[in-house]
Amino acid sequence: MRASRFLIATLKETPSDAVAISHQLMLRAGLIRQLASGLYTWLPLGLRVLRKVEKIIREEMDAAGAQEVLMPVVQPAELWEESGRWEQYGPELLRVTDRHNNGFCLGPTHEEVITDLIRGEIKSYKQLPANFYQVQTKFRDEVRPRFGVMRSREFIMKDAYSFHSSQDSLQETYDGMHQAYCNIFDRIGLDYRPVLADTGSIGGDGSHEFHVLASSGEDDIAFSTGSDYAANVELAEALTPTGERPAPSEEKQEVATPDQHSIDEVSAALNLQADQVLKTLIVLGEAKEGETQPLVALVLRGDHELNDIKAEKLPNIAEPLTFAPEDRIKEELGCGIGSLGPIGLNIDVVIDRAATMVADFACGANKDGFHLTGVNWGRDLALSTVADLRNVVIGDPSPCGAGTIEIKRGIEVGHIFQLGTKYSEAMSATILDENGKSKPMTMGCYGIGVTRVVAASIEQNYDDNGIMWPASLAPFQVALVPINLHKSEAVKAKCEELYEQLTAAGIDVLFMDEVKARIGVMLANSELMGIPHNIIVGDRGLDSGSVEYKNRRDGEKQDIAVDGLFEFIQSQV
RNA sequence: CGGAACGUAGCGCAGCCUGGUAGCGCACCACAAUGGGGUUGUGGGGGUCGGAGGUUCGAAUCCUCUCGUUCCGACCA
Repeated sequence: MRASRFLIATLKETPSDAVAISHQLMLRAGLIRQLASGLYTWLPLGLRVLRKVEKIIREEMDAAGAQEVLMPVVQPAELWEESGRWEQYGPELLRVTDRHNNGFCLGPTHEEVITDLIRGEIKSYKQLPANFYQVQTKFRDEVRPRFGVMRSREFIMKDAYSFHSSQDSLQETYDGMHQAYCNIFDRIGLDYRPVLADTGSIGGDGSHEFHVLASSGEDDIAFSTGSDYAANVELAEALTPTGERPAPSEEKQEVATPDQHSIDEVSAALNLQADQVLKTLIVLGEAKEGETQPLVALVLRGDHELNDIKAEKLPNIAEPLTFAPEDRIKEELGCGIGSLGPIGLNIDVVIDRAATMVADFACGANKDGFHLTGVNWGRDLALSTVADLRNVVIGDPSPCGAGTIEIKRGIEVGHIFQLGTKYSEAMSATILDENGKSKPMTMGCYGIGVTRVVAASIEQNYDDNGIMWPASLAPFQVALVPINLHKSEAVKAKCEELYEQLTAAGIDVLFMDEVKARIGVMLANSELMGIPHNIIVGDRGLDSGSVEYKNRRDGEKQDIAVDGLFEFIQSQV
């Protein structure tokens, strides 16, 4: 590609509303431009990168036996009503109406459409297993789009859906997809980890997320120091602390704590560590027939954080997890939020495992302005329901049994689920089995955020001068930078020759052929755009039969003999 | 959805408090010089100051409403 005929839309200054490094660099290098909140245009340079990601994904999906299809972005409301998600999905689902007043949505995902397709096409267990994928635009009306294409409203996703006549068959394909994802992210050159994950609103059984490790990630990933266990913090189990609870050594006592509401304030006032104070959170429970939702108390150690997902999975707790309004708490429990405690509550109480191991603890007295100290389980109040309610923290024993927990930030770039029969049952996607009996197909689904992968790669590959693309994603492998192109016939001739030669060999070259361009500008642009290999051709070098080569990543320059240059570049890319 | 901030040329910003003919840097166009790492000079083009209403002789500036964008917290590839 000749720079004179290619939109190089680099910016010297960082647009002020970009915060994430990848967002800043994607704007500065001229990969994307924003149209509106969460909506981006991919410029020629960015699209080249995007296409490389897609190509790798297609190759690996094809190799894993999946078939490519392409489903519509606009989907009829009826299908979503059939699966029950028209109600469930919430405002993230952008709903539209056509001229005949029929309801549609912009697809945030395609389970409904693929299930509808396959129930019409596949009738026999003999046609299974089957796995279909697409690379398609999705739309999710995110509450808060941010970080450029990292969390945009419209984005490109590779989604795949597999169909099976048995769980074993699903497991086999699931494992195959797991491997295919590893192959994809390996080829893309990401530092990533597959981690155990929650299945979220899609539901089902097994699930892994693929996370790119980066400090800007939005998820916390728990790792074991003693094994390759890794799980999203929202899922990682917090084990019951080992050992015995110490025996009570203090008497229960009521102390005045005026104006002390938070754990920090209370522990400071009582001169206790936060782990000696228990906090009591009030959430809405599952309503019985015709009644309002009851209140449920959750008790955790003061230094621990409630895990919403674990909590809402409990049978007596409403999903989604909702904190009780303060006026209801005051009215029904008789005190404000800052003075709650588990003693004497006449509602369901669920105690976190770790909280059960604390002796002589402090907690709210259920009386405004008072706390209790020296409280002990068994002696002062009964241990009722115990559950895992909290997020694991650094240093916890790993649930795998070996080592302790370490936490890092991750960007979720892929997610694989075992869906089971959730959609096939709701939508009557059945097959006849070996015995001629009708049964719902077992399904899996597998997603990769294609546009997000581009941003994630930048988060792991940049320096002060710009992007440093891995070879697999670079929009161009080589920048051909002439010096005094307009003056030197020798430079011009050599550049044209090299350009032809490299291009003919299938190497993507950006020939900086603009007559007026200056060396500094060209190199700064090349570095910002992240082109891995730079060839600088000038008279001085040519006089001694060489050109300069500069590697983007290590910044090393070397003079290469013109004669051996083609072979040298071939060996580099 | 709750909290906060910001909308002035393609980008980055000043001007607003204290109302009086809209500015700077980068980018862009022309000419010239320069030419081995974002060069320099001269000259130019481009903005109904997000929008609507109000106050005023006069509004980018003050007031009201509205739209948009971003940031911080609960959801997801």
